[in-house]
Amino acid sequence: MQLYDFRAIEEKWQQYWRDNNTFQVEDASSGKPKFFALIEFPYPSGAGLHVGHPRSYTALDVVVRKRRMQGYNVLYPMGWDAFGLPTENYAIKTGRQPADVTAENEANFRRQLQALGFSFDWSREIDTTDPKYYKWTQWIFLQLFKKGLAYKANIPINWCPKDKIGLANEEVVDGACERCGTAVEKRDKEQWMLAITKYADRLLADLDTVDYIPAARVQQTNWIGKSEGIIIEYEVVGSDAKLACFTTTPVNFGATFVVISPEHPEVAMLTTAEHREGVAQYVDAYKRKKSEDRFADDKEKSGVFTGSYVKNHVTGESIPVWVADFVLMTVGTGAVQGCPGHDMRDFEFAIKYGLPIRRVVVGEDGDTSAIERPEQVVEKGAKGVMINSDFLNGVEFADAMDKTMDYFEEKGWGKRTVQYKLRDWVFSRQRYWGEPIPLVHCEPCGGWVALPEEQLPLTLPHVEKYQPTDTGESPLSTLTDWVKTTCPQCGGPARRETDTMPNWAGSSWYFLRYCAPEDDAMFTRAHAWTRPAIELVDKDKQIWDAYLETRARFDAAGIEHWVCGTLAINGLNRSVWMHMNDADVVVRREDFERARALVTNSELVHIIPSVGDALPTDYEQVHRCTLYGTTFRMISPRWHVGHYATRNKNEMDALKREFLAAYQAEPVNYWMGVDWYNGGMEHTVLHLLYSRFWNKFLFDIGASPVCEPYNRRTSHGLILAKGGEKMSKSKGNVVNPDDLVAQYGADTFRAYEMFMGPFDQHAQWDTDGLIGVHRFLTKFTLLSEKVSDAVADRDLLVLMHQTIKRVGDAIEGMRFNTAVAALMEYTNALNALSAVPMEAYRVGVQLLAPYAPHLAEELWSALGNTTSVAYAAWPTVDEQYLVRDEVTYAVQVSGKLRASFVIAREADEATVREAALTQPGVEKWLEGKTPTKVIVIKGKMVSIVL
RNA sequence: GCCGCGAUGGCGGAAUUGGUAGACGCGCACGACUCAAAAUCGUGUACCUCUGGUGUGUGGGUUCGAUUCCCACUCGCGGCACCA
Repeated sequence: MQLYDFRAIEEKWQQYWRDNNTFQVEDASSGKPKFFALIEFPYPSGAGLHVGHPRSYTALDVVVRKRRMQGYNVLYPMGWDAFGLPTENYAIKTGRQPADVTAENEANFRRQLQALGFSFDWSREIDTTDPKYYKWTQWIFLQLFKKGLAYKANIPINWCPKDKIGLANEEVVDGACERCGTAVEKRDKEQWMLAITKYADRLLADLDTVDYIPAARVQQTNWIGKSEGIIIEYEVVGSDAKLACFTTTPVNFGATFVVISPEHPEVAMLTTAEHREGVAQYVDAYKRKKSEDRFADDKEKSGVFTGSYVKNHVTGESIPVWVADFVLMTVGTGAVQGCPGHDMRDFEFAIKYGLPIRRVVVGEDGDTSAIERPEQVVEKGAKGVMINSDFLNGVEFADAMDKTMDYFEEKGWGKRTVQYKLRDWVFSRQRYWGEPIPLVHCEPCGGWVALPEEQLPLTLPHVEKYQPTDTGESPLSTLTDWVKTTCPQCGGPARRETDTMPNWAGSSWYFLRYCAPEDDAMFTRAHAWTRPAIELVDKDKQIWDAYLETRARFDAAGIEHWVCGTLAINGLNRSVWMHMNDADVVVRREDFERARALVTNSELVHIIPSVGDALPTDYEQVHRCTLYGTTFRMISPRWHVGHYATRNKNEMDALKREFLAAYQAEPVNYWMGVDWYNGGMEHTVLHLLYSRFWNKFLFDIGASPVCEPYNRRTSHGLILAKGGEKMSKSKGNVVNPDDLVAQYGADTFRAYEMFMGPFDQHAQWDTDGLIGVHRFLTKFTLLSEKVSDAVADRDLLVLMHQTIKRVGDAIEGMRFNTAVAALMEYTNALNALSAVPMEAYRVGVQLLAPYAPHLAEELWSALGNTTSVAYAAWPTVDEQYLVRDEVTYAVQVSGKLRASFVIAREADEATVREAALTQPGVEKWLEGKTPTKVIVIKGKMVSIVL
């Protein structure tokens, strides 16, 4: 007989949860606070789940199970990101339909996930390949198209000759395809592009409003790559032509040459007859080089003189224009001013070709001597002062840059500008297994025409043979019947777009779909409050101007007034009150942009006025607006102005409730944003950026209620195979959870995944470690035999409450491993008792429930409970039991531990000090000397200084 | 090169604001049960030249006291990279 019969227990409770819809979410009318936890939905590969997947799922399952016990209405959904190459490739190889393969894989994943006892609400399962789902993916694309944010461009794309697919820049790693490692070729192809760069500034600035782990924030910031500088127009000597150079550090008194990229469109124009041959040779050689050779680390600088000169505005000198491959056409203007005194690359170039080096910045030590020494080059952001720079001499470096930009703008020689590294998103793929792009091409109508929205979804046609073509066309292009269609605009003959969307599309908005998975009018139903009749940009300005006017009026009248906004700061919605009479308070326009997202669960309500609504002219005025067919009194057009001391609180509360009910009746309004999103580091750049972009766009057109989708983003470490290598099919080191669940049970597996190490760090899989956790659960099970009606003494209550605190804090802080350790310690302590008081045992079962839910349910019901432990109240910490009556003091003599003693917690300092000095063993170390100092740290230690 | 993260027993790892380093678990040793083994349970387990001393990657510093704070390094992991 088995002491801990996990097989029977787990089967029984999984059945129970299914039969009772235990984890089905409620709607806003539940009155509970909401909690939306999200994990990255998996790609259902043929290999099935491996031990890495459940790490993230278990962690948030632990969190949401605790939240449910704390009274939250929890949304913890699961679905399938099922479009993608592996399925298509597998289908090609086996001659099967991708849809069939996908359905099989999903069934396998679902079985595996359910065997692990995750508390997903399976009634909300979504699938990106389901036409009911991708109808909305297509709808979003159409909106982007209609707003001019989707456009076709003939640009050289990265072509993977093996996968026969165009890759986005971000899918190319070291010049090779990210998936298969094949060297990438450049090919010209008309591609659909999404103008994510239009959102670059907001994607960057709004990172301040969310709580992302530092690595995610840094990677997003770097990828967007904002740099502020100036574009300087150089006059070409002896010609009317101009040459633009971008720089962030205009040390122009030190500019002694200009370098342009071999790909620069003006290369030919700038090359004089006598240099034509040399330049042509250089450019040809460059074009023949593979991209990885162009970017080799240790490559020596090379270049060639064009024969042309441009005029340095500030020195009046004519400086030569060179062509060199270290200048990239994709950065800035593709032309740089060479300032060898301050830039390492320019310095190397100048040394090689004997160009003049003029130092214009000196370090704080004032050293001007060693121009030849590379280590003396002043890098960007350096501290130092200007020299050899006429009117800038003696000016601090950073100030000098500002002054130079001012000066150049004043003279009309240049214009300040902001550059981003971020490029637009190459959005089309020449593959079958993706969302069809819902556009047709019609010559008479002048090009691309959107399908009417009521014709969505445009479903993938059935294809017998869907191999990718060598021509770069999608397999869909071979279906002449499908391609030939009529133009929805003019009714004439037209051609369908045959490219499909990339893998990233479906996952860029799935969090919204989880809020309303069956809603067939998802984004098209009237969302009165978020649908501005005019463009947001104009409206923002209008409101901002009106705000300034209002403020001026209040200031003039000497009335104290406030602005309230609920800003998402560090993942929390906080009321921010800004006292507007205080001249020091600066409210940035961006804050108000964010404030649009602030309609909230718990804080003051903000109603966005429809156009034409007047702004309040004084604090008594109450406005009205219409929402969902009901007229509400409007207490705020995005901010509150007024004397809060004199406002009737009850009236305001009633208004708030009234508004909230109407607002939250829309599920997306109720559930968004995601309160906690956990996923892999491999998705912290692209998926996160793309989904933030789509959500922002949806926010702007009124389809998402929040301008940032994820309030909190965390990441788990990878689970590696035993040697520290990544698990992969090819290495044959993949561990499948099925075997482990069969041998030890899902609860053991879950608890071990949490116990094996810090959640955010990589961990090496070690099946031996499972045994320890299994023993712990067995030991816990056996406690039930010792439960009695004995009363817990104070020491036990202290331990119990400390454990409640430790487990709770650890879960919130993602230190899941220490929570398990605390439970183990608690179990060991209870096990050491001859009789276990019921209270202490019951708390143990409750604390265990998030980690080992099946076992906890079993033990909970054995205690006579008839409802699920999933909704049992989470134990609360009673502060009075966090300290013991007696405390142990350590005694240090000259910094070394020499003794310890137990004394009443209340003992005063003098008593503790006396006790310490008279401890046996302490005296010996005092060597008869009188201590110069005795430091008593209350409740902890006594430090004796000789 | 730049940015971020990290380094603690044989192993995975603990340690609120500086306050008894090594919790918890694995492994190992010994013991109980067993004809025996597995499983299970119990005890012990940082190191050393052991009345004491040394120990949290290295070298300094601040402090009565440093894994924790400061300075300078070394190594490892991740990201970006001729970004002007």
